[in-house]
Amino acid sequence: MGSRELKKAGLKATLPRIKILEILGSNDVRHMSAEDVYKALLESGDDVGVATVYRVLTQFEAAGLISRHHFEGGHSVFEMNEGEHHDHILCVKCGRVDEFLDETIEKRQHALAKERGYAMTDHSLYIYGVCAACQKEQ
Amino acid sequence: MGSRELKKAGLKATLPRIKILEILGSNDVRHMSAEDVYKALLESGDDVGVATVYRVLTQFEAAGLISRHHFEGGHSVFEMNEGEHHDHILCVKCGRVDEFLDETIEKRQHALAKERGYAMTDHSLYIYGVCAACQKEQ
DNA sequence: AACCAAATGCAAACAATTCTCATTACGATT
DNA sequence: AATCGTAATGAGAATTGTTTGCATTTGGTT
Ligand SMILES: [Mn+2]
Ligand SMILES: [Mn+2]
Ligand SMILES: [Zn+2]
Ligand SMILES: [Zn+2]
Repeated sequence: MGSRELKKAGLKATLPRIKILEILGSNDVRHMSAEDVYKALLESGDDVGVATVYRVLTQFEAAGLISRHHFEGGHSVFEMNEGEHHDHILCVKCGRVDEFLDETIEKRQHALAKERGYAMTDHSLYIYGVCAACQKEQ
Repeated sequence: MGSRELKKAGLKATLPRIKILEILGSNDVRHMSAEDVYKALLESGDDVGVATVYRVLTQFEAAGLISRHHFEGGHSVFEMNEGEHHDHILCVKCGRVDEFLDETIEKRQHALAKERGYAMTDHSLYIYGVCAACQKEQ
């Protein structure tokens, strides 16, 4: 279980934290909202409060265990940090999410920031469109 | 005044709509939240309800008069549609906003979407960093 | 001037997230 | 293994940003 990771991240290994780490780790669904995580906890019979879910997700993010995205529609979406940084392409019809990493774009971003005198710290890029499957159906 | 633009957009030229168009048009601040617009209205002595501000902004967006962005922090930010499409670079210290348009990135986005079978409809790209001025101080 | 659908203002309703605070559970220490 | 202090939790109230319902105006057309 995730007690190891938690301690390594300087976090007490509590039941809610272990469970949430498990849920995000099960590569069942990679991108989950706080609500999704909360529901998954309830379904697996674990009684964790919403407040705790939000607190833990924020802590995990601060600890670098997960990252937070802002997909169109407002609320935050989280995913386990494993593998490289990447950006997202989303289907506006069915909500499907694909990931990609493009060196050309990554480099251009840094160059653009530099040109304008900024010390770049981060970026977020989302491409929206209609996925192959959704294009077919009518 | 903006009666012309409003009618051309198929919208009744009402007082609230004219005022809001004026506020967004005065290139005083280019990027404003609904709250910003609401406050600007109050300050200029115009009594418009928040609900109307939100409704009008949504209508303006649908009519293509303005566009909506989601800067980090969640809530929507609007800006008048004039000139080309562009993306944004934001200072995480002072909130400064700069604009840019990079053909290389624009093209790569289309290519990436295509590669993955998506019919791209839109995209959003934000670069975050510390602006020149904020780097200097301390 | 009269009329009507469309637009407005107000307040209540919402959704996502955060805060408050009394209670509980890690995990370090006897 | 029992004890203890602190950090973490759960329940619910509170916030924030935004939307909705509805009675009342208003713009534009006759
Ligand atoms: Mn991802
Ligand atoms: Mn802009
Ligand atoms: Zn799809
Ligand atoms: Zn700055």
